Parts: sequence; C-alpha cells; structure tokens
Amino acid sequence: MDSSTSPVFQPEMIEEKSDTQPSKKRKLLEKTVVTVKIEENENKKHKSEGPPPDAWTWRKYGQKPIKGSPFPRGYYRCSTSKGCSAKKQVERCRTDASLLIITYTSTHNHSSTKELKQLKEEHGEEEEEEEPEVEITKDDNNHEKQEDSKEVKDQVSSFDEDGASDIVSNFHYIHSPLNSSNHQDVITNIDHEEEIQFTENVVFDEKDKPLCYPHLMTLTKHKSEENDFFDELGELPTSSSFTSFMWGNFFEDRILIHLP
DNA sequence: CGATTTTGACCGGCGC
DNA sequence: GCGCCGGTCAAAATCG
Repeated sequence: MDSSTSPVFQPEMIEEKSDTQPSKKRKLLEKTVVTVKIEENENKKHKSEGPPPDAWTWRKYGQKPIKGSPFPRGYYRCSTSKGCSAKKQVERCRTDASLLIITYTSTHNHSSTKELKQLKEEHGEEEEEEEPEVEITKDDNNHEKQEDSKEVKDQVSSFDEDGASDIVSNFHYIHSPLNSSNHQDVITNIDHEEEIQFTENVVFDEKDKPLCYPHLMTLTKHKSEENDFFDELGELPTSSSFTSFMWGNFFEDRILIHLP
C-alpha cells in the first residue's frame, strides 16, 4: 500500500490527445471495454446477433455502420431504471464475427436486483453499505479527479438523487458480463490506460489479438500490473465484504489473468 | 396498448 | 470551411 503514489481506482478518462489539446468532454467519459467470444450454437441461431444478456435490461436507441467494419454497431441505453444514464455499445470484431466487443459507458445509478439479492444471500445484511459508499465515493472523486470534477459532479449529483453509488456500478460492469457465463472468453479492460485481460481459456492467438484489439497488445505489455489493478481495488472505499463478493465472482468463474 | 426496435435525419467533433 | 464519421434523436414499425 504505497499510499503516497498509489492510484486509487482511477477511472481514467479517455483522452486521446491530452498533449496540447483541451480534451473534449466527449472523450472524458468512462469506458469499460469487454470483448466477448460468443459461441454460435445452432440452438440459438438468430440470437447470435443480439448482445449477451447481463444484469440489466437495455433498450436499443441506435445503430450505425462503422467505417472499416462489415458489422454495424448498436447503441443501447439502460432501461432498468428510468433515470439511469448507463449506455453500452455492441459491435462485432471486424475480423472475427464471433467476437463481440461491448463498450460500457457512463455508470448505472442503481443496482441490479439480481446482484443485490446475491449480496444479501452472501452476507445477510450488507445492503446498508450502499449508503456510506455514496459519501466515500464522492470524496474519492473529489480529490482524485479534479479535472473531471465537472463531469463527475454532474453524475454524482444524479446519483445522490437516486441514492445509489457509482463505484459499485463500476464493479457491476466488470463482473456482470462474466457472470452471464454464456460465453467462453471474456476480456475486460478498464479504461484505455490499464487494460487487463481475463480469459477463461486463453484462445486468443497472437494473430487474433492485433486484429481485434490492436491497442490491447500494446497496453497489455505496457504494464504487467495486475498488481496495480488489485491495488486499486484494494484502495477502494467499498466495504471489504462487497469487494470480496465481487472478486469471489471473478474467481468462481475461474477467470485466468493472461499476461504476456 | 405499452414497450422496444428500426431506421433515417440531425448534430457535433475532428482532420484536412 | 468543408466533409467525414460517430453518436443521438425521434417517428414509424414491430412485438409481447
């Protein structure tokens, strides 16, 4: 715990050129990219097109063909809760139609019923922890990302209204797709800065990786710090019970961390 | 009949 | 300034 320099769960904002450009708001959104390998079972034939189910319900609000990709990208918005601003984009890998790239943006302002239930089952009465989390989360945001305070404040305020936390939601992003377990392989990378791969079975050949996620290669090797990732999580203000719950899910799924 | 999907239009950012 | 591209909107269509 190097408190002095440890990056306390730093939801790195997407800024491509923070060099000289005043990064636009657009690029400042949190992004969680999940690459999912879907099995094309004959059983679920037409389902192969749709996005894999997760803990929330999504409503499609748009679809656009993407340059350089034969497959269109679908835009979804969370419809579990009315005021929820969480979004996700679903597209297929340009070169591997069985690879689904899901990009989660923004955060949920609520928890999924499913997960709350699980939480209760595991710990009995940990549900209250949600309340204090909001406070701590806010604090975290305050001293961690001052630059983005505008954005964050905006989001947090809406969270406050609904009385939910956003850090928790971040976890949901991570573990919910894994939880669905309909898929064989899941790669999760948090932000464009720290990309961590989780794979149940390492099936991504070197020839596949650059094709589908060129930057993944770079970033995977740029930091072999799963430690960092763990460290960040360890720093989380979140109650340890919740954290362990989350990681419990990870390991229960037997996710291997594949490092170069 | 309400909720969701489809699809073309619209808009803003960015590169040239 | 213009055109391209990605993201969102909104009306119509479809579904349960």
